Amino acid sequence: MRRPTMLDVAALAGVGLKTVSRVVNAEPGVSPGLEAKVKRAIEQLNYRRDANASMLRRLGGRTQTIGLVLEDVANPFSSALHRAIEDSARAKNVLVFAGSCGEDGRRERELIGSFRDRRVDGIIVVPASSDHTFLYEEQRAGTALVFVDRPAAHLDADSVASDNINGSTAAVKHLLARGHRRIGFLGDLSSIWTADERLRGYTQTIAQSQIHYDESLIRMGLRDSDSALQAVAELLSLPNPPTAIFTSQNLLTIGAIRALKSAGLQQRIALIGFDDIPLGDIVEPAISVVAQDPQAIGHAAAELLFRRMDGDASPAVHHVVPVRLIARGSGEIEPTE
Amino acid sequence: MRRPTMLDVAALAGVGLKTVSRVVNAEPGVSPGLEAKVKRAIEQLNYRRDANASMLRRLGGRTQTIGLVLEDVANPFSSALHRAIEDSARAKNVLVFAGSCGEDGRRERELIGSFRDRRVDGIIVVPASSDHTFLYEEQRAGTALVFVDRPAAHLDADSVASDNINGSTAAVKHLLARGHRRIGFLGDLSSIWTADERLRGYTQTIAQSQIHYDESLIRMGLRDSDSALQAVAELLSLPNPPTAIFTSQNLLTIGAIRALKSAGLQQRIALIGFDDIPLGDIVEPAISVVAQDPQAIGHAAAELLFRRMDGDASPAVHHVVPVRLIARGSGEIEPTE
DNA sequence: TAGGGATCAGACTTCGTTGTCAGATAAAGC
DNA sequence: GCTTTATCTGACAACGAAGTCTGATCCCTA
Repeated sequence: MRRPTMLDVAALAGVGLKTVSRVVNAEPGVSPGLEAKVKRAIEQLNYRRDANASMLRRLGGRTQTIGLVLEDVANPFSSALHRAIEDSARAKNVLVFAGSCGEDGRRERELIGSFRDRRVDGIIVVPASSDHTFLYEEQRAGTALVFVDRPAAHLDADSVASDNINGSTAAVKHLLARGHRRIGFLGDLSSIWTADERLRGYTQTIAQSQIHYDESLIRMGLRDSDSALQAVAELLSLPNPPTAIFTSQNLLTIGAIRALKSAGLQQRIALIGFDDIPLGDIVEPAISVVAQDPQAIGHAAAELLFRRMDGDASPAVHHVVPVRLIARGSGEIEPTE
Repeated sequence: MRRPTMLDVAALAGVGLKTVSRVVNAEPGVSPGLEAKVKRAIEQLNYRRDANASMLRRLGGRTQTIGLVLEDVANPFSSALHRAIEDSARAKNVLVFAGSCGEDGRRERELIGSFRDRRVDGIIVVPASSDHTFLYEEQRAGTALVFVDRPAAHLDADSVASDNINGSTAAVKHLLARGHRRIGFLGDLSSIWTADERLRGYTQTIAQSQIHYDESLIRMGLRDSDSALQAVAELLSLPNPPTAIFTSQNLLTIGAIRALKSAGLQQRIALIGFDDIPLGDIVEPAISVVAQDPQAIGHAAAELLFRRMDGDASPAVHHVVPVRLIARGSGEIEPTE
């Protein structure tokens, strides 16, 4: 069964091809009588215009699609972003290609390449690679580009990110204010910009507070919840263990919760996580977090993207979205000694 | 900055248009010398073939894209499905359009319409509407179609779904075996197929077990965690309250956890949820669930879809994916009276 | 009634690419 | 040397739809 084309519609309605085109595009200059005939034929054939062919001919045609490169469509932060962007896109009648690339820069390039092939009008990237110069020509060709969660590397493009440093600082100050002097820090690969920023917030705040800076309390390079569990177990068995822990990423927070629980210390050692976790409020104790706002981030990214797509050529903007410390219990535990 | 076309490449390489096309498509019949020249020109211009134009001319051309209609890209079940499908698609070099439609049948049609316009090769739908006859022509036009989580309504198409009845039955039997005789049931809108199936599993099992069937223990039409919280509160204040609760959807499970916790009864009243919840193992008590396997469902759906896309025209298949009862604690609480 | 403007309709070209096919070139056979 | 054959190569049309433009009507006015 071949799909009907405008020519089929024209033949059935007994009019010229261009008249059908005019009706489909609601262009003026078609008499009511013909318009009705054409509409009837469209209905009868269940005709749908081929968007790809349409855009091919249109001058400066837009595909009405955007590409979205996420860390993993299934992770809560990414998918919340995705949803916010989808909602904005829907309002503009734009469809979203989504793809995951983990932290694999090669996969990121592949995905963006596929998006390019489909001539997406814009791309939103949670970047994995550390060099985005390959996007320069694409940008010049008119594709809108927005980086989320981390800025672009070596490319002048818009970005939207959480206020990592202030969030990290707030968490550490919160713990210091409750009397903690030995605060463990768990982080992802320091090659990841956000991980590094959050560590910087921690380090700066510790340095300003005149307390002893102990490098053995810092564990970086943790990629999943199991390695975080392991890291916390190690911290706890130090001769002088921390009385509080700051986990700078949600999977690490979950690992830390498990570790504290299995050591029976969840009510003794304070814990604050960066990025909220699902059900963080019904665990015992409820988990205090520095919550990001993925909806706001996604919304801001989409707005920026659409503005660029509409022709805004002003200098690149770096939007910082505030974070919010939510005290639920685990972060308010005081040191016991 | 105009995007380079094959003609630009041909001009730069000093060859004919068709020769470039041959090189790009790795067709035979190009001498090594010319091939090298063309490749150099492609590199130099950073040329990328327009996939849309390419597919337009190709006979029986495929767009190498599929559409995915989910309930909400941001919900854990949907996004796990999405990820599994993405992985399968990636292996076939196929890109995925994803969209959310809640339980809105109109939005479902809209989305599918947009997919049609882009000539996707296949569509995977978690259906919201109750009539899919509008897809009949699309199916005949050669678009592969797979329904997930619920079967298609009035359309002969493949489907993949969890074993809802057996899962529900297993949960109720698990509770009966521990001596429970009054088991509350929380469910979504009974117009939703899965909600209805799960209720059926409950009802059948209760009926077979010779215990009193009490309709006041059943609360349907619950759409979110707050209404579940409310419903549990109501059940608990009955003159003869349930000693166990079976929540047939993950948001409802979360609401029930909150309700039990705020009543201080989380260690007294048994709870089993359908569909796993994040961090279900670190709550106190850990939550027993009938876990679905979204990875397996997504994988099966994608495999079916790609088989159809490859021309398989055998009768529609209805794939049932087993579920698994995970006993973590909350479902093993025994009645106190 | 002829001329003029406004309105409609469709023929033809074009978008970037691939399918078709015929011409050109080179190697091989007598 | 001249055909035959195999190998390359590019001119041309076509995919489905929109831009351009010319011609055909119609109505109005002088």
